[in-house]
Amino acid sequence: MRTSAAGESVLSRVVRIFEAFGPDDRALGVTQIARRAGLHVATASRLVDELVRHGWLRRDPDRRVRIGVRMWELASRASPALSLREAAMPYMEDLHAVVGHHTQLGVLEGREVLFIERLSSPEAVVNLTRIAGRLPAHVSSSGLVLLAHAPRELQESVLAGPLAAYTPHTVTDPGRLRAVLADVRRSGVAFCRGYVDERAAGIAVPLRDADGAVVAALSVVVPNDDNARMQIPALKAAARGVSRAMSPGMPRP
Amino acid sequence: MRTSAAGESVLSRVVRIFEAFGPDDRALGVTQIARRAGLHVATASRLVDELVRHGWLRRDPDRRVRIGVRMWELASRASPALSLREAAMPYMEDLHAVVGHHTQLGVLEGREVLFIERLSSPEAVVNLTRIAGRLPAHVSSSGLVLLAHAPRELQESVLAGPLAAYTPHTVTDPGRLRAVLADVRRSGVAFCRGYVDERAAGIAVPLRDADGAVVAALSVVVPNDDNARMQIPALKAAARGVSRAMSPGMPRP
DNA sequence: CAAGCGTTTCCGCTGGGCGGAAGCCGCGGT
DNA sequence: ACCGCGGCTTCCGCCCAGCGGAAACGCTTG
Repeated sequence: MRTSAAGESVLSRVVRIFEAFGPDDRALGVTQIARRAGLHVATASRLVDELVRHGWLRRDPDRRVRIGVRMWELASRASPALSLREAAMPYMEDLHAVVGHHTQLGVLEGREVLFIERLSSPEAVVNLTRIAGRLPAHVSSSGLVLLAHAPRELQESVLAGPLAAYTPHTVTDPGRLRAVLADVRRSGVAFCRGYVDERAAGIAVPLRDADGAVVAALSVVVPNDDNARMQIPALKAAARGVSRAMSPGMPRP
Repeated sequence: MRTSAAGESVLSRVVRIFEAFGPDDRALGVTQIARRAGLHVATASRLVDELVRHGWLRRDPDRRVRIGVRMWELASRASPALSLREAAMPYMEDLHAVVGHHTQLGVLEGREVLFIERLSSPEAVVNLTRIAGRLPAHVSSSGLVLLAHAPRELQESVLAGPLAAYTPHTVTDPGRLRAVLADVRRSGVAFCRGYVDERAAGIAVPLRDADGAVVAALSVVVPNDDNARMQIPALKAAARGVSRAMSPGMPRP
């Protein structure tokens, strides 16, 4: 019996093996991987074995499988995200020191924000996001900033699609969302109280490259109280710094 | 004619495609990839195309190829390096603020140190390392710390192998290296003036998990002058903090 | 000690993938 | 404008890498 649809490339199977690892699965058994990826165990076993030989996966002493550092190493190398991170990091540190709460850097990936860096303190407010974690664009302040400056096509697609509510405060009405985006473009900042968690407020500003195009969002997550707005100037200042730092070092003219 | 050895798995070809990207190659053409990976252009074209469809590679407007964020995302997720980084980051930030120079976190990968995090200031000393960059274990302070606590087998293998000199000060004599390692174990710190670059001094201390095993090295790179030793206490203090932060949150008992 | 589960190994059949060649596009030279 | 060149993609027929059923292995549990 065929466990998976026939007529499929090896590569897609490999991709599915990696996608079997959810954000919370640090280690998986071969059978578990096979089940999630929809592969025959024998196939999974063979592929996992080869991936281990290449260092893309590694095995625990108990034979369980986890993602190997080699994979991370290759991915980190030429990733465009890295140079952005490199430029933003010093300013993020300063911002983090001043604000004292979660400070994060996100880019738009599809209709979601992908967070590529996060600085946090143990005693800071709750934060659902994590590094290499995602959040729908319309619920996070970073997402709203990125969406506000995204191609109109993508904006419409998000406005049309279902808008999940994380809390009662999440904007789920297309009309209101449209207004919010316009306001973000006008004011240059997204200020969201309790969109993703009642207790937190997210504030995000755009980061622009040399051409003025918005390439990322810089944000902080602070306690949801009336003082939250106070952080906006610091955030804007940091954003200016990052954008300036990115301008000279453009890879290609 | 066969450009590559026949009888080879698709996977190894894919791996070679990714390895075609050196640390400095942000974007490559298909032909370039094919040449470096030893593949037929047609093969490279087909595989690249499929990898792009899966988001592991992405194409510039000019059809050149770079590594996709999806790859980084998957790699970051379950990587054991991430939880280490998460625990170390707050302390690294403090250390960085106090020392004011490059602060880095490295793990042992084979006979080399792989740097998984680095904080730096633009005005700091030269630093050859980079995030996701490697350095032979015997030339960097981090490497010496990690090597000093590595399995004897690995130590002997490094001591036996060729020991490249980066500067005249790099330790390349097996006997002296053996003594250095013993000293690192005794004093709990590796102090290296001008091993990798004449102008810089590296200082590294071990990070231990709950079982007391050395899992990483925390290091700073400062100007190579007589004040360098002054940083040691701050470094040791930070290391204690990180080790403590790692102990409670052990994934599996 | 058997039953159950997870994992690896074996092997014969087959379709995914290889690579030669042709075709397409954009560039620079005459 | 024409041609040649280099990079890239597409096509297609042959063939071996890889699939998956099955069996064997090893560990835990009742």
